[in-house]
Amino acid sequence: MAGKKQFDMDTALDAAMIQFWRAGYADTSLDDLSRATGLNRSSIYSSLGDKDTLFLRCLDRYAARYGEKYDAALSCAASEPLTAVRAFFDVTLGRIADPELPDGCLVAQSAMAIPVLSPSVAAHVEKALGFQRLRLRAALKAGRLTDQDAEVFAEHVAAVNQSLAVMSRAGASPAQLQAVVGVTVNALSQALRTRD
Amino acid sequence: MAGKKQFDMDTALDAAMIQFWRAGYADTSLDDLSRATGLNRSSIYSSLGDKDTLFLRCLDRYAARYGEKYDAALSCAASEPLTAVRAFFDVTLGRIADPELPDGCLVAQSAMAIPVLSPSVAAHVEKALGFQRLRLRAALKAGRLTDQDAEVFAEHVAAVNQSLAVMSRAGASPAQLQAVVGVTVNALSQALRTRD
DNA sequence: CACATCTTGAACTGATTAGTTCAAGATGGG
DNA sequence: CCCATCTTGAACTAATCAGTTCAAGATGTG
Repeated sequence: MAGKKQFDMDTALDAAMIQFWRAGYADTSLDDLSRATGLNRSSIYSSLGDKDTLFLRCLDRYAARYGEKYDAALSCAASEPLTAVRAFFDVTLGRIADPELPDGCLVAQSAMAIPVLSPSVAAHVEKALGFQRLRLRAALKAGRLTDQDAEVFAEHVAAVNQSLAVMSRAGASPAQLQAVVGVTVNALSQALRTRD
Repeated sequence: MAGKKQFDMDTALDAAMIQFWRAGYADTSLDDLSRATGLNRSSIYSSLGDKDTLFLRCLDRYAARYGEKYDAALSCAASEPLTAVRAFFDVTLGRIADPELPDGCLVAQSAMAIPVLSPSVAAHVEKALGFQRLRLRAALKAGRLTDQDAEVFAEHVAAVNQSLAVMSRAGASPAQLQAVVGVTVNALSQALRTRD
């Protein structure tokens, strides 16, 4: 079996991403990646690069895929900021509820490992987190919040979103996660009401 | 140098705990532990047990030490629930601000790694998280919150507390962490006000 | 002083790690 | 039909991993 391509790059990258997502960088060996993708060690090396390079590609893939969804969720923020934030959390809650996908969040998990990651990977992770904050800040500013409230809530919502990753890894139920989110949504609702 | 004890067990356990805390279970080798504690490989093995056993001891040590502080912070919850929760968060924020200690939280970090931890360690981590929830629930119920509100806020506060661990690992500033906590404290304040 | 006790450093085992190389084979294009 | 292209499996290197063993040395006790 050779001549041309043979394997689907997107499928292979998805499999690698999910492996890193489930087990983390440190607990993923090249053998694990080989098993997950169905690709030979040498195929991974020649087609996807070494472990560090592949991890960066998976991180970018993850950030792009869910970044789009987060953006779409927040798109109605100018007219309906509360609905937008609810939709934002629903992206995460839906992902956690999907039995095909690991619990947690690849970015949050990588953030926890920053002290032991290579500088280039660590920088990528921090950039992804910064982008998430930026996304939220812009959406909330477009809503009816003051600039200061928008910044504070952007930090808070981003943090609570990451807390869902931790909780879900420890086996929290959908109801528990909903309780966590509910307080934040109510607080935002309150902040919006006092502005009227 | 022999005959009797030679090294201080508490100092050694603290050093091991901090090593696990900083680098995580997977990224901590016995050599790392040997370097951190100043103890020989064989001394670690004979005095502190194997890697799994030692990690469990460090986890318990961590849970006991900060569990006490969280309890003390929440002790005034019956009369001053808002002050209690503020003090609760201050335990975490103070720990993060301490330059002698790693960022993050050993429990939160271990929770993220649950899928790749041994069952006994994973059970320990989940027990620690459950205990934290229980602590908060009891404190808030003793305060002026309804049972339902107490449970919802207990979940939320526990989650936000863990989000501080993630954020601090990614280099969040004290001001950013304060913003995250502020929204939660305000929400609690609001819930208490509507009860009056 | 002498003996029992404990620590220590070093070495070793067997497994696993990431990374790399290469000959053999399968395939498609010309 | 044949050759260039690509994949594949296997093997190899050098490093690291956890775990274990043990002789040598230092110490406190009797």
